[in-house]
Amino acid sequence: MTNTKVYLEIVKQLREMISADNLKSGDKIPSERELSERLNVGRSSVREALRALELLGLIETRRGEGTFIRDFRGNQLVQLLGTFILQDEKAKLDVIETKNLIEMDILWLVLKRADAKQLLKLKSLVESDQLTDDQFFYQLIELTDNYLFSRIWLILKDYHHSLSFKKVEYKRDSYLMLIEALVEKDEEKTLSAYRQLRNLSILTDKY
Amino acid sequence: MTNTKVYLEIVKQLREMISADNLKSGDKIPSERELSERLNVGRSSVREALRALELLGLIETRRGEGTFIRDFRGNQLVQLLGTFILQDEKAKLDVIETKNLIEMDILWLVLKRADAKQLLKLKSLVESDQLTDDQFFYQLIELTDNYLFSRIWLILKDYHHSLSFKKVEYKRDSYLMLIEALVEKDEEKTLSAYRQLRNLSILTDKY
DNA sequence: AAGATGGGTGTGGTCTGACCACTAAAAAAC
DNA sequence: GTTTTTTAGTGGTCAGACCACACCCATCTT
Repeated sequence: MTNTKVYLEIVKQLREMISADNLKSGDKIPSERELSERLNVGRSSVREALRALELLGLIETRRGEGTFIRDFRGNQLVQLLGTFILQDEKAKLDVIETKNLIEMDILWLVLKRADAKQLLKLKSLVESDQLTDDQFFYQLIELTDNYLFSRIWLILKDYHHSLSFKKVEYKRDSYLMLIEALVEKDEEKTLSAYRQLRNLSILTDKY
Repeated sequence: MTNTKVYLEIVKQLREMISADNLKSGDKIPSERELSERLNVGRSSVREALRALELLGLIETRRGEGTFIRDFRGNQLVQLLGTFILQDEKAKLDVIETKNLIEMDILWLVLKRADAKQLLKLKSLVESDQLTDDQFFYQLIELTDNYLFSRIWLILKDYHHSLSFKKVEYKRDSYLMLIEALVEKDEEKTLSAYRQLRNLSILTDKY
């Protein structure tokens, strides 16, 4: 009869419930026992649905308190997919290529949007040698004001890490030049600085 | 004591098991009851882990047969995240912006890699009016030879769809011009054609 | 009155045992 | 040898039982 598994049905119900009640991040959803009663299903089935959503990073669960909608930052998801996915060499190259292009997109957005004040603040951080390469770029992404890009980049970053490449060194001068170019809103110079940072020849045929 | 939830521990164990035994798509993993015994946990906990992985699309389950590793193409994942995620208006704008930039990256890659023959084949498809906008771009992405980009774009496409925008019309002439520019490997012309296709003013300050 | 204490209650976390529905392979019947 | 029946194994689901923890509130102490 019931072709669809119960837990999937519950996931669906939850989605509808959330959208119907217009629940947002941080809001609490009914308890497992209540859901079990309301939907006429066993508590274990409810739990299967909730655990799945939890692993996806969509909800958060606190013992003794309840289950809450989460401010999803595709975290766990990445770890998981990451180790499951990158198997062949081709995939690794794709990761690098994709990450580089996305980073250039990000630079473009920053160039168009960020004001000098923000960039100079970042500059001072770089000068005090307080940032890793990842942190440097994350700072830039935040200037982008595009959450989706930030998510994508975070995923790529983790992918990249899991490749266990030679550790990215901290090229202070390159960062500073990059910032300078961004402040000047000079597209050519920005790209050039980025290429140098990433050791990309001309970034044409190589990619 | 056990700070980490059991089901997460099981997920971890499964990953190690898979990588240790070098299991691939289609391979079978131990039954729920066997896992329960081997790991000294309750079957319900095993199920919570498996259901979560199933929702992620990493495994597949067939009643009466067993549980199998899956050829994951982030499917369900997208649907889920999609409806859960895009709540505010800002997110919608991010989707559009991100999709556009990614598409430009793709065009860049195609321009660098694809040969005329492939592009002309696509051209004939366009001329016979057999493609939707999505299909057109997917064809382009395939010329990119970057699976990761294809995954990202597919997700963005689904996000974009779930925004229920005015349907993207089929602009035959724009597609043809785009292809022409790609064949000529003319970056400026390509970008220009894309802007026209997407109705982007200058694609500078607007973003 | 103000603070500290300690149950009560509700919540998630986990385990166990019991069925059911289904599949595939082994055994039995032909 | 072929067909049918049985059987063992698997996922699907439920119900009930504890446990650990968080929070609230009446109670006790000061």
